[in-house]
Amino acid sequence: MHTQTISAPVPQIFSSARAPVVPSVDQFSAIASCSGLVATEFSYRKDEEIYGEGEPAEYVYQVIRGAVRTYKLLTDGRRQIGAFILAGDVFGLDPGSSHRLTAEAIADTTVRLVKRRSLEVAAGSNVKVAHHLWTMTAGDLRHAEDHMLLLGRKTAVERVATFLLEMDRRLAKTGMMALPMCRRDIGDYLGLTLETVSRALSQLSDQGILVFSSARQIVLRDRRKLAELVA
Amino acid sequence: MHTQTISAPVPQIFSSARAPVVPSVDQFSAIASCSGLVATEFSYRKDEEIYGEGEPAEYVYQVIRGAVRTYKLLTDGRRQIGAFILAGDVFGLDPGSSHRLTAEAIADTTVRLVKRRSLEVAAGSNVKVAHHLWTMTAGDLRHAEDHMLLLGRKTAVERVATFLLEMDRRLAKTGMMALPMCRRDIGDYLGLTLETVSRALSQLSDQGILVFSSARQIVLRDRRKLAELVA
DNA sequence: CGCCGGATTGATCAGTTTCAAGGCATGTGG
DNA sequence: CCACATGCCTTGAAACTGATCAATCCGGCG
Repeated sequence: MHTQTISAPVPQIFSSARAPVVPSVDQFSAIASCSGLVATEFSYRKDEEIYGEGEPAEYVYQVIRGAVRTYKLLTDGRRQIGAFILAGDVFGLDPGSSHRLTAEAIADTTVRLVKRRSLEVAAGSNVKVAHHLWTMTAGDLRHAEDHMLLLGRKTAVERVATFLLEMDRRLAKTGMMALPMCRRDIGDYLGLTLETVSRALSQLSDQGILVFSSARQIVLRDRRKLAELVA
Repeated sequence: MHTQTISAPVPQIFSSARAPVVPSVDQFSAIASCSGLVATEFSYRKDEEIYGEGEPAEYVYQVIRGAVRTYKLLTDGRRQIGAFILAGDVFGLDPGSSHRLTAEAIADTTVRLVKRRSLEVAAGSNVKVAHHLWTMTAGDLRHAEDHMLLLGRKTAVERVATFLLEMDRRLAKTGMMALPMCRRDIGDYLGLTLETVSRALSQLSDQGILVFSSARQIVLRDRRKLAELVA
């Protein structure tokens, strides 16, 4: 039962020379193998919707390459991005019958997916799978709790500094960060406008805390100072 | 936290005879009975800390009477309240070994508690318990996702309107809402100052959308208009 | 080369915070 | 029973942060 070497190390996403980003313990593979499910692949083009808020939650996904944003909208179009999902990350695991956020590909993206219902059935008989599901949801909750603090109480520069450290931790294996998302996405994640994000980045650049190779290629020069800025 | 109602087929064995405020479906009792645990009681005075952020998560709690706030602090004291926990709600279920937010009694409060470790052991052998734990964490996640949208993208009046509808749903059994928390707590929940909360409430009062019996006793006069305001 | 989308930068605007004063209810002691 | 202190809330005015409006600018690409 199981095997399948799912996940050869996931190839780099954004054309920069980087090491694979998949965590050493791959929960998705672990779950899939526990439950005897075979994961299939699917690809989405940049800005393509993967699922919409309120739609039945049929599948659980793992990003193989590319990146995904999940978000909620207000009636007049104001958008709050809840999370950026990078290579190796799992998403779409909304316990309950429907998705509570919309998911869209930020860049051309390939995912693996399994039927959510199968996972739940597996969880019903396999405690290990059930524990994995709980742990993953708990991880999302932890992120959301941290992000509420950011959105409710941090200043613009503190938000951007926090964002940079998060992205640095998650995708900068070589000291170089290749951001897959545009300034508007960053703003909608941080509860700011794209202009304010741009100004904060310029300010950090002026202070020598970071260096731009290009607008989305950033090298952090002083993580210590950045860490002090996040409050 | 844990304000959603799910249908649990499990009979209540340990539900408290002196807690008529508990919702008809009591997840906490359901879990306790599944796992064969006996819940003990404990009381806290107004503003007393129940557990601190970072402390080992020893117990899981249910409010019998009173109310609790959970929050995170920045280094300079700025506070973000993550949730208000009311009678019947469960809190302290942080998967992982330590609490990620501080919990404090808003008013004199009585709780039931069980050892978290016991719950996890129970979940390891009883899939029904495991599913309950997952469902409760998922409920917290849902709340956090909605709250991120509020904190990141709603205006002051929209936040207060959203807050009023949430509290109305959760504690107004008679059309009258008796808020247990002060304006500062509301502000720290909504990412606003207490003055801005006060001004928004006055504005809604001026518009006839609500009526004050006293500062914390509020009657909603026009839920429809309020619902339009939440955006 | 010139276009185009994304990013930066500048100037002004607006909403919320901050600072400050006063009101109102509750409780306490004379 | 009243005077006064206290905590919480409301309201006003000024200050400030981030938003909005408006030009460029820059890099990639047809």
